[in-house]
Amino acid sequence: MSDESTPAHRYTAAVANSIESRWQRYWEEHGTFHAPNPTGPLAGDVPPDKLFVQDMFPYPSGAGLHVGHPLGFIGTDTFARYHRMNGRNVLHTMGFDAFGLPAEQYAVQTGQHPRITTEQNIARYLSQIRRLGLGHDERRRIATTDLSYYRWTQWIFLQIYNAWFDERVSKARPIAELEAEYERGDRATPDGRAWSELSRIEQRKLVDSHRLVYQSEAPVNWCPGLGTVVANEEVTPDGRSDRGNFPVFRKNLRQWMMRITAYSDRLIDDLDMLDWPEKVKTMQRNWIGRSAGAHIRFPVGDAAVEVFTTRPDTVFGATYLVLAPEHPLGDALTPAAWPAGVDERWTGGGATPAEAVAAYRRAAAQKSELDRQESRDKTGVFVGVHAVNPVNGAEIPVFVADYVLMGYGTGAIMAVPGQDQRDWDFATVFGLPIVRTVQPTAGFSGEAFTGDGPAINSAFLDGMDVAEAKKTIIAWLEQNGHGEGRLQYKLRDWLFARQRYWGEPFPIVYDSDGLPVALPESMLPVALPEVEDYSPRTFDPDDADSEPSPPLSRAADWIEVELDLGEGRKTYRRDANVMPQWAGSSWYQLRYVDPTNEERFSEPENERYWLGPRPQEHGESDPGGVDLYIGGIEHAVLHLLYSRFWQKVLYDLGHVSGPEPYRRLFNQGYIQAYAYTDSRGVYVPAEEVTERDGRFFHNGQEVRQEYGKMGKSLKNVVTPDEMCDRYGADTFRFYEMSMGPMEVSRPWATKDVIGAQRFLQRMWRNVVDETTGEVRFTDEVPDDDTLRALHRTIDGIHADYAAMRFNTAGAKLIELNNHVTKVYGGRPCPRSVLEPMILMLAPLCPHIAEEMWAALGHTESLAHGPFPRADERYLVEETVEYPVQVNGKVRARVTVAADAGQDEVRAAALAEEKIAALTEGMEPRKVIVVPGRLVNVVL
RNA sequence: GCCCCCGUAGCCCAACUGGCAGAGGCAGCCCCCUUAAAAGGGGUGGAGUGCCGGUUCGAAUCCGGUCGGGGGCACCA
Repeated sequence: MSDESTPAHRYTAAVANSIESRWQRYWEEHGTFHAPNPTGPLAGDVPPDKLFVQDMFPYPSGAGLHVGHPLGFIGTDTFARYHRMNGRNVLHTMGFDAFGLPAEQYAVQTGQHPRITTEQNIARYLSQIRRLGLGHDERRRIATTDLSYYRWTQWIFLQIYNAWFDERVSKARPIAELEAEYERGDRATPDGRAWSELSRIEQRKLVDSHRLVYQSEAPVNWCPGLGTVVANEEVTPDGRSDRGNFPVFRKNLRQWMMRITAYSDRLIDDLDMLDWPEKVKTMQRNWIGRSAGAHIRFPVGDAAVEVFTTRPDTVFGATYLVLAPEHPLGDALTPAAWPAGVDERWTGGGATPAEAVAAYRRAAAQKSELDRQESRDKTGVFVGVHAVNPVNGAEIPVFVADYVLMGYGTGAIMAVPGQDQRDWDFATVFGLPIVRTVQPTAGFSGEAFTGDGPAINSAFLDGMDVAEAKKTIIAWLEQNGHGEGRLQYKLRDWLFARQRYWGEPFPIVYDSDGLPVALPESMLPVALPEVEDYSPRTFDPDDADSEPSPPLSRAADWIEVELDLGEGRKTYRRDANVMPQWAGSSWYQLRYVDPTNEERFSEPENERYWLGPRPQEHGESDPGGVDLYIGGIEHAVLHLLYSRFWQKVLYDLGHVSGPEPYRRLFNQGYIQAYAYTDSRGVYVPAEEVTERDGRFFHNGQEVRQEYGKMGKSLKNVVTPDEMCDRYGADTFRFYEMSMGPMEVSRPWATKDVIGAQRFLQRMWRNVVDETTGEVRFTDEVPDDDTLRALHRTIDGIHADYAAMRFNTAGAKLIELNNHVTKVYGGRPCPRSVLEPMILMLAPLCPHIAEEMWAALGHTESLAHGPFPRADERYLVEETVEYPVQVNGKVRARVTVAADAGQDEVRAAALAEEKIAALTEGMEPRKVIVVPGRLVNVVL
């Protein structure tokens, strides 16, 4: 790297690397980043001013990191270091979300236990991030796969399991309180019998049906290719699995669910209290999908079809009803034969309604989600009966059609073709009548009219606008017993079980009646057993009829267990499911706070200190939570919704002090990269490509440029290790932070990194003689100009660091260093300038800053400050130069005393030669003086 | 199809609540150091803010339209 002619003490990569490993060792040995807790094993002196900064839980992938991964980590570290230097108690660490498919799939292929793979990957990951000099409290590292961690994941599961949601107070309560209500008779059983008349099994089933974790035989997303079921959130819009991209089928299976829907309103409403990007809030609102409308019952003989609609005001225009294919009434309502004169288009070729419905339903079930969405042509069959529209007594036909989804609303709709395009399309295909109930705006040329306007053809609603008509009809429906106003949500309950190996086992066993029994806390943890074969049975990815067969069910010694659960020793069967990967990441901030606590998941005093609401600082509605949470936008719905849900349950049950886990969320951008393909479309190594006149060449052949992700298969990966080797970690850190604002995605450009290194070399040279290695500085007083530059920088950099504008903070440092270099050019610089400059550099480039700080004679690390304060005296200028505009164009400049009044500035501007010439002695129409800014003369 | 974000020098990016378009870096050009070289030093030119229109004394910034790029949702009644 350094040949003879490079000065021995120049800040080269080799010098940087030796400085870096030395300081990393120092920090570790001195516990520099240990953040004290108020109580417990990590207790120490705690200042009241604290800051909890958290990166999104990384998965320790075997592929290692590329330069995009640490962007957020360096950002949080810089932010954390800045605040630590300003005296705050800063908690910053990093653990691993280590359960999951890749390690398991590797185990399936090689037979190596996923724990070994996981541990190796974690070690590799740590070695990569340690080189970056991140100021983590190493005592707080955790992995979700640690038994000491997942016992608490299981404990939290039990809290949720042993709770129910009391609608009357909109919060979770212990299940024992529900049982007590039944026992006392305060709450009626479904069939009205007294609690004591129910059998023990009936009692248990009744209570179980209220739990926040429950089993249901419901349509779930079965993915034969993965051999497991997956959550709605893990299914892509085209009906495939998020991981692996296999087809997903809706299938009725008995599965564990978490009642997240009980929290729909609070999950939406509490978003208002959070300092989060609007984009993420909007995504969560859309996902929960609250819409206001009404349930309306349409009588069919003795039965009734209940529909959900957001447009009850259009009920007079309902000309038919539609049931989802899976709707139970599809069978129940069918008469023995078609009514006379039935429209041929309506029968689907079936000889009887029952046959037609059955055939249609079979066809619908075979369609994957993808098929269903690919073709938007409306299909359906007539059920053979008519329902009565309760508002006008009209007889309207009932259909089954797959454009109505069973999982939303009641699984049935009233179709109003006049105001809904989907209904219009269907009505057109089937020759059904169309009645407009809202007067379209003049000139409207479309089909269904969905806008606002006066009601028509709607009896007592006529003339009302949509909002008023809705209110009026809902009141009428409620009065007459035909329906009621209702809120509806898209959010569905969280499918919580996976038929996999590498996850947290459920702390649940089944008794001889086949009913689930929660294990008591004292029997935690339930450790994962050793198994012969880590794979679930997987199937042909397209085999919708296959059934899950989890690996744990084959661990015979483990699955059968003899326990005393209060009724003497009995044999039980363990639950063979494991929790989804989202379980461990739904509460890890609570464990960072108190990672070694063996008595509790987190000591309340520690939890309150680090995560509790602080209304004095953050306003009255402060929900508490991590002070700054940085990660990618990809977790906007899944992780962040689950985490908020668990926090709320724990909050309701009194285990945590605030209702939200993450007070402030920040999404960092991505580092992207160019990739190049040759004429065959094969990727060529990006670093070997050269550019000429806007065209790109590899070995003389022209190649095509693409822009996107960094990845092995694209041959464009650049790793942090490589950057550390070539430039040093500080240079790499500085470059990443100076590429642009944290939230913006940008392309990686290795050739630009040199700029960051040159800056650090120049700054180093201002402290250390490159040839002799001697430290150089003086105690002389800097000139006024330099002092002003210094204090302006200090003033600006505080604001930049606090607002995470690390790119402009870096630019200010370069600017100041350039100034100092110019003024002192080779002579020793005043210590009083060097020291604050070094301190200001420290959050971005901690190693070189420590080294220079020590070189200037300091024996203590600068990690805890001091951080320089700007002296007001040097921030005020004595004179101000005002640009003088005439009609908005700059024509001249005048310099006046900084404390000059507006009149003085105005007089000076008008007196200026060029301005006077332009005004020719005439009085201008207007003169605008913006104090400290400019003067604009309007002629 | 609906909704959101972003377009400033060859490239990455600055510009506080509307107020002199440039802080910083890369590349370019010039000079210096060097036997030579550069991942050394010093200096320097370069855009009127995608496009059209509006509001304003004044617009990169606000408003409307349009083009380009990125993202989210998508038979949710």
